[in-house]
Amino acid sequence: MPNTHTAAWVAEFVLRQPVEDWLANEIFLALPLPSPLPFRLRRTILLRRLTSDLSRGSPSLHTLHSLDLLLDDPPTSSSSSSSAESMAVAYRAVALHCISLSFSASNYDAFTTFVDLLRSRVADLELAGPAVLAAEPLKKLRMEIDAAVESGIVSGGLLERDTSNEALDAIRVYLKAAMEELGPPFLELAAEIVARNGIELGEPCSETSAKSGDKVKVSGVAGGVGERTSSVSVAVNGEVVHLEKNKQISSAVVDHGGNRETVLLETNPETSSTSCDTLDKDMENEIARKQNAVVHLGKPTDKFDPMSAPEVEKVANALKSSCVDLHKVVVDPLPDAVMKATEVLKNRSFGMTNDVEELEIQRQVGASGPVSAAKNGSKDNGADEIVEQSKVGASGQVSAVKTGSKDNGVDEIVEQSKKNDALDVDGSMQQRKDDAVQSNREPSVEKQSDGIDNRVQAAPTIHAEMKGTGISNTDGVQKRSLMDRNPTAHTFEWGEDPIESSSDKSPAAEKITLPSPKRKKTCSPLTIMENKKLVIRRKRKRWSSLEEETLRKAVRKHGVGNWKFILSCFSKIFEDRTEVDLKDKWRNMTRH
DNA sequence: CTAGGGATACCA
DNA sequence: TGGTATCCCTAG
Repeated sequence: MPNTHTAAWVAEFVLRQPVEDWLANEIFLALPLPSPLPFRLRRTILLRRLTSDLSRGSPSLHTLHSLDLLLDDPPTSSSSSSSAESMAVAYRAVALHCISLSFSASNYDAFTTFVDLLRSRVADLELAGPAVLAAEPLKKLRMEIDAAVESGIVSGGLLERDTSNEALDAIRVYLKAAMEELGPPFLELAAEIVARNGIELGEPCSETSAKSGDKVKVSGVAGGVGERTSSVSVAVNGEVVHLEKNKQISSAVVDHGGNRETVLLETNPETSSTSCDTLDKDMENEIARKQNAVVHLGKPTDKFDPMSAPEVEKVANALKSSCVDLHKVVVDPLPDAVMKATEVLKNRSFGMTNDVEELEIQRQVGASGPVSAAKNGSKDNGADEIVEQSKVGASGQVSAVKTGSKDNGVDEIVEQSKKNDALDVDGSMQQRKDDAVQSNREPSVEKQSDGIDNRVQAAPTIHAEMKGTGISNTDGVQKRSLMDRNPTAHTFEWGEDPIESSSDKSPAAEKITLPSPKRKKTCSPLTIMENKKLVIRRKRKRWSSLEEETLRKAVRKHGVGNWKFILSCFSKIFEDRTEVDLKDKWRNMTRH
């Protein structure tokens, strides 16, 4: 049985490495992570998202969302005022950039709605006070937003400013402070301790530093002769890690302010393999050989340099060649995403319309995270999905949900104005039916089974969202069999709008709005029953000859049945198709 | 995730 | 109006 805490350490370590997003995403999704995510990992994920946005040079609503989630994390004892200040500054800069983008977009309603939501969020943040973060930048931001709301325009020469670069600079500053505050990954830290202290019991106390610039204090508690335990405590910039060792089990307690995490390290060579089954076998042997439960995957030290070990070299080479092989068959979506993002920025649309930002609006009881954004319909690098598919677990008090194809502007702004609305939103936004059932049992754990290839598809998402509205026919009442299909079921296509009529040419999906808690409460049971019968049917789209030919070739190459894989390989060509579509089409093609 | 049955849209 | 293509739903 995998050790979820070990997986969390590995995930944290991987996310801190300069590996490509898709690779980090794959590794992340493959790990059996604990739920809820440990504080450090959650923060690491969000910082990684910011880093990714930074590297793409395109601050977006997605960036704002990341910062928003970070704001919801409780301050740790190691939180520095400079970090809080830079976070607020970054938040303001990114928010202003988003305002500028949204104002430049043709959709004026979207602009005002966005600004309204943002103002509400900033007001909330201000109420949280300086204990959470420096209030001054937010105060300024609120005033700027107020000015925009009152006048209906963006003041202060915002449109003339290079808000994008301002935002990027601010993010850069914040990331530096946040990374310093976070300290090195746990694995690096633990490995450093082991490397310096050895794993022998009874070693004297020592003080060292895991990384230049980090304040690391290590104290060892020696067990007496015949005793089985020893412990090591490490303080990294206010976060305390206690490593305790006995014959078979070492425990580690990570203490970051009010959040205390206890984890176990199996240190016995005989048992270590069971706790590290996500690691390569060769590595395990190395671990066993050194009677060490902690693998130092980071920078080599003078005492312990596993990177020079032939076994590790072998693993590294294998990984490298595997990556090359993977690149041969999988198109890296990152360049495409960057191109599209640039294009969107040029068009000054509301922004971020070409990123895939699949949002899981998840709430943990008592938390709040009012500004959230989700967009579907295109491609992105894996970093986005890392968080959205995982259990960052922050909340969405106000959610801006974007769905639809790449040409859409702001498709939808959904407002959830009550914090205690969590149960209505939780687990209902993105999951298909089965997942939704699962998420009801375990609201904080929502992870899709595939990673970067799990391209967001508008239809399932909308389905899921409709579930959130109580419009889905699969919510609650399950049909017993195919024969039980309700003859009164109503279907409509994109372009129709059963919810509100409008001459707007935008897809119906754009107008799907999650009900406010009040509205939901006023729904009569009859209305809910009727709504459950509604089914959105995608607009019928004929297969092009290119699609057909691609499908033929793909099936020849990869075989029948690997629809998901084929779809991921040719996601560009099979745009708006699902793996089921591929299967159906193949069935149809082979029928005649 | 995939297979397969059924529902529905489209077209001649 | 019937055949076909596409989409949806559910079981395993």
